[in-house]
Amino acid sequence: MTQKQLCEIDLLTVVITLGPLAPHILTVNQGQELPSGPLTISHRSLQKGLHQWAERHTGCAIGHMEQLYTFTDHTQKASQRQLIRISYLALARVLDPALHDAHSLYDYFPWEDRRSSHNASLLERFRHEITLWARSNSERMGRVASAFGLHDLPWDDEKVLDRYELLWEAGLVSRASSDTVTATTLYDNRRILATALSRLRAKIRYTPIVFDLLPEAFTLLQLQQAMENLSGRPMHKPNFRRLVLHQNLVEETGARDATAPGRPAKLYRFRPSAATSCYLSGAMLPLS
Amino acid sequence: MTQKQLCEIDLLTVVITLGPLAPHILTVNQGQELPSGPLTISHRSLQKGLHQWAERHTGCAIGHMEQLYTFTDHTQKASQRQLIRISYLALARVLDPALHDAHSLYDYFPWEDRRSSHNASLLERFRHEITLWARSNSERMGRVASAFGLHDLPWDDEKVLDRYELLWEAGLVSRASSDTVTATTLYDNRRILATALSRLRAKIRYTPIVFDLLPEAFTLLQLQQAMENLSGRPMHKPNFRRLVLHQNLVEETGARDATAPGRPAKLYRFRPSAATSCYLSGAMLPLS
DNA sequence: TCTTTTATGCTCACTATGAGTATAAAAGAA
DNA sequence: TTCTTTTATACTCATAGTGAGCATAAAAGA
Repeated sequence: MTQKQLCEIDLLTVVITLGPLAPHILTVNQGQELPSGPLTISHRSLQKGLHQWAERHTGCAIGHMEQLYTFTDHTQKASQRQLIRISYLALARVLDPALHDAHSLYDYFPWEDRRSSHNASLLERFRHEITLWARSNSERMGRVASAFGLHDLPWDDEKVLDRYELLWEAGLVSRASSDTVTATTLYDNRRILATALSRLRAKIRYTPIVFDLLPEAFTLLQLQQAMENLSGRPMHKPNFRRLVLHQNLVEETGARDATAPGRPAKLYRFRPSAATSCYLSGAMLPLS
Repeated sequence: MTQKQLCEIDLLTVVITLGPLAPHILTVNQGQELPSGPLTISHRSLQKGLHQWAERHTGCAIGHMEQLYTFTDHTQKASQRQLIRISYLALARVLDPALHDAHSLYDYFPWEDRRSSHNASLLERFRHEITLWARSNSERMGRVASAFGLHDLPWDDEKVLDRYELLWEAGLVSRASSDTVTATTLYDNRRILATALSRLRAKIRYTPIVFDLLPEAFTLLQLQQAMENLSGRPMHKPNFRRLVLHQNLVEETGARDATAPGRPAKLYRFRPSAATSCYLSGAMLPLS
């Protein structure tokens, strides 16, 4: 059609790994910055190139990887040359997040972890304040009700991005930085993180990617806690076991886990033959 | 990091609308070409700009729009300047596809329409031939079994892209063009179409976007046929009605549809108050 | 031996699903 | 008129999955 404008391309990836209590992201330069590189990592496929590049820069073996979202960075206004950022989601199996430059995702979005009562009260406050903010505007009120599960609507794990954007619009999360440019960058980065968490929560429901975050052999409790960490809510133990075992997703290794107190748990491994589809959803029950 | 390479950006959109028997895409230049424009449609947000642009160029009101995928076009090898294509999915409510430059999606992917016995036999042939092709390679065989629902695995509507890519790799869909460049472009375009159909089939399950394709008032049969056209499989009528009505997704308009033969059906309209989440899946039963 | 701690197994009510069948309301043909 | 065709709408029934609770088993340490 008309003449094409030239752009700069930035590839970046959210590398997620599993801590004991929460999913973590691997960052570079002591936090705040996501691993990102220029387009030149072209391996014919952008993704494969970025995959190798990210493994080298984080020092972790990266399993699953997928494209997240592409957006324009509207921080640099006057510049003629637009910046396009293509973001990816990557999963790494890591032994100890403390050894890496890793940060808990729930440090960025405490309200997304609905397991502690402390966060529950934080969320209650947000619910209250954002309702005040949206009160006069019915379109806003609809979005708020849907995102925060207000009236009799259910809470949807996956609406991480909607919630973050609403809280930002309402000024309830730190716009602290007086510098607009810095604030917008912060906003953009968290948007990516929110998108990543959203996508991850959606995907663990109907694909077996959780296993890319777990060690080879794991107990059913570890698997359950992985799901709880990712979804941010507690699950009903007996039902979770039933669900997993009923689907022939895993098989016993024969060994047991002797490290924990109490009766030692059987160790299981993922059965990739069943890899085609799984269904870890369902058993999402708040602890009574 | 290192110096950034400059790229050309192409924005393109798959505009989907509903024909009587199948979903259609709106094309420009008498088929084969998707509406696409240069990046300059920057409205601060890529999407909003493209939205308006697509409405002007197709002459249809576009409802829902979302980003699909970003990929590099590997047709132009020698060129230093890489081309990045950002694709979008758009839904248009159109009265008569015949009036527009529209093409049935199932012209491109006949095997995705599992309602006619003719296509069923085509699929059987493909199943046979692609099994021969994958026979010796266990990794291939796994992908094939999962994509085509081989042994006792279920057929998954949403694996449109996987199926297309496998058929292409196996040489079962037209690589006809002797010119490699043309063939690759064709391949890339169909890949986008497959991605679009994939995404659409996934989304109609848990969001109410079908209603963006239907007229204001519709009968339950029209709604069912819309779902059937999109998913490519027949549904059980009584169960479909039960599902829809049970969820309070729609409300009666009071009018009836007198145009069709037989007992006139009640007309319904979408209840956006229930817009937050729906659940049109489930009732996906092959006609016995 | 008793207590603590975790693993593992079982029950039960209820809802959603897959499938089939029956009745109701219109239009047109004999 | 009555009968047939066509579609809409309603109802039944068995079964599987879900949400929730309780009970037992196996280890370690007091």
